[in-house]
Amino acid sequence: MIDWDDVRYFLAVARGGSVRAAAERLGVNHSTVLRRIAQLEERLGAQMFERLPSGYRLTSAGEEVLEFAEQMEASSHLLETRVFGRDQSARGLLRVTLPPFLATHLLMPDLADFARLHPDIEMEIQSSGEVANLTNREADVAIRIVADRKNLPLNLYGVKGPELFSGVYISRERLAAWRAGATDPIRWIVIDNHGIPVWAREGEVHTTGVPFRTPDAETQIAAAQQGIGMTKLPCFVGDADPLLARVPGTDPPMHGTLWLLTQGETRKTKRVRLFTEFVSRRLAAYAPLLAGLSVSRD
Amino acid sequence: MIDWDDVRYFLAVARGGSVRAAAERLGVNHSTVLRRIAQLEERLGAQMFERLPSGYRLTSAGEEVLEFAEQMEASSHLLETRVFGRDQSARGLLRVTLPPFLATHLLMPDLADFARLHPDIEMEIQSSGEVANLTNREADVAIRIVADRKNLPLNLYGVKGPELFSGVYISRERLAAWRAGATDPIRWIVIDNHGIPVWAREGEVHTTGVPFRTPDAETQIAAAQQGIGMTKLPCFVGDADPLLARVPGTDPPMHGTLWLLTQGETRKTKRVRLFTEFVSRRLAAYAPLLAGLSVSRD
DNA sequence: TATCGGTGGTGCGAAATCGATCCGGCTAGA
DNA sequence: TCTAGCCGGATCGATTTCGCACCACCGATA
Repeated sequence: MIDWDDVRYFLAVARGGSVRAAAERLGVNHSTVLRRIAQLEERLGAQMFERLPSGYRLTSAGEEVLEFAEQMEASSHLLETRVFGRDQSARGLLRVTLPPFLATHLLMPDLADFARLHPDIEMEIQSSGEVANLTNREADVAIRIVADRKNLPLNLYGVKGPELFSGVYISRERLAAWRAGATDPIRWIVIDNHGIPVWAREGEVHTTGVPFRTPDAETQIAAAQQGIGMTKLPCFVGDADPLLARVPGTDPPMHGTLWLLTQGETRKTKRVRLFTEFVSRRLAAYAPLLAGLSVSRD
Repeated sequence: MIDWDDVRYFLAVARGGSVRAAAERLGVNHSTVLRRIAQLEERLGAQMFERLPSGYRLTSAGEEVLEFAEQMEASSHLLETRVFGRDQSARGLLRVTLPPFLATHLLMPDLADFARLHPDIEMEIQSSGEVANLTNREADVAIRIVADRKNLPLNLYGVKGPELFSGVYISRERLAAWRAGATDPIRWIVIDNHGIPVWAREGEVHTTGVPFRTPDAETQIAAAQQGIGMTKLPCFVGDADPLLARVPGTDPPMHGTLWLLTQGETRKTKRVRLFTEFVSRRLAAYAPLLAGLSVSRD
């Protein structure tokens, strides 16, 4: 009989592509992963991975097995979700995932309020940029920005929030210099993994074609503040920053709608209900800010 | 994150009804099961079992979870079956389940021959009396005695073997004593868990109503040899025993047909094919013996 | 009533597992 | 060509887990 837990390690390696990457995901030492995979292969009597210099890659046998490993994972998640959904106490863990912008520039005070209001709810904020998978129970509540509501996952339950508008921003100093006739190149600032922006239609101010790539949202803002160029930001971020101004001639385009997403079983939980109702109220209060109506056009 | 292997322990306890029964099935110490269940409940944050004086019983939460635990088990079995089915080497494990009578009194020399012929195939004979579940891959090949072919599982693949006849046997000494006019009670000898035999129609020799129960087939034969009474045995067993004779007036009734059963994925395996073909040939050669034609009526 | 077979639970020493660390190989980029 | 950063693998001591023995409890039975 195989050790079912080894299948977890198998999945992590299959996804991570290497033993070390899997070890990091699993929060264990890489030698442990090495041994568990070796044990699984021994008990199954078949090689699951090719050992390459670049890491581990699934063999054809491993690929066939992957499907069933994922079935086991799904069942395991459903199992956890079921007991979690039954748990009606206000104590326990609540995991929330939301876009970095919202976490750092808007909702963190509200999250703090909620945590103060419910000291027995252990909170975990996931705001790394990667989208957490609610169905896999990586998080209990997700706050997402959705451009087209057709893209909402069907198996999730959503509460619609206010609409979010974005604008194109540039540093005030740089804008003044441009108005004074400076010809330094103005570049688009984009976040690394988001690729070239399709929304990069230009207004009165023209940019050079070469983008400036930043790894995350904070450095994106810092780059804009330093006058490297212009970038698209949610209005509530750009408008609140005294160093930035909207680029003339660029109307705030709709960016998307905020949605509060929960998953079937966990939705019934007391702490999830408490949180979603709390955040819904706060978000509604932020509606004008999110729509970019808080400041007059510059 | 829960330890997936704990779910295996959970299932064993849910089915065994007690920690100790589960430990025996799992082949581990009962304290280990105790700790794993405690760990699972702690990580899930919910009680899975009620502690009763008679053992462990599922709570309502546990019953809800059971469904998903069984899903995990099914996926795990499919996973194992898949890699086993791919394995086309003659090396590896081959698990065979067959009725105790066949194993000890007929096929063991043939199994030994097969093992000698294929020294790289690790063999495991399961002949405990309980029927192993092929679908759950508790065995790879099953040799079964089937009275009505409608009872064959639909998801299995079967090869029909020869027919098996049984007769009613008594010790020769006892039979001679009865013929000499002895009036000692003659009892039916039955195997414990098989209950009162429905086939207990009497011939010329009459029995007392009180059965004599034995725990297994070997003690059943020994009891018959010692003259306790008469018992039903496959003809190839009873006829081969010099101490036993058929009871006059009892015709050998059909007992059933031998079937060689295999499961979808594993059937394609080289070692399974080798085994089924080998055993089929040997069984065909035994057909007269199994039909009870090897000796003349006594 | 005494006993026996079953249950869960506990403490301790042995055994298996894990984590830290070091090593050699490979690759990309300076 | 060298170096930095990956990768897997091996080693060894610390840690965890496990199995064993033992206990208390309960119910049936002699």
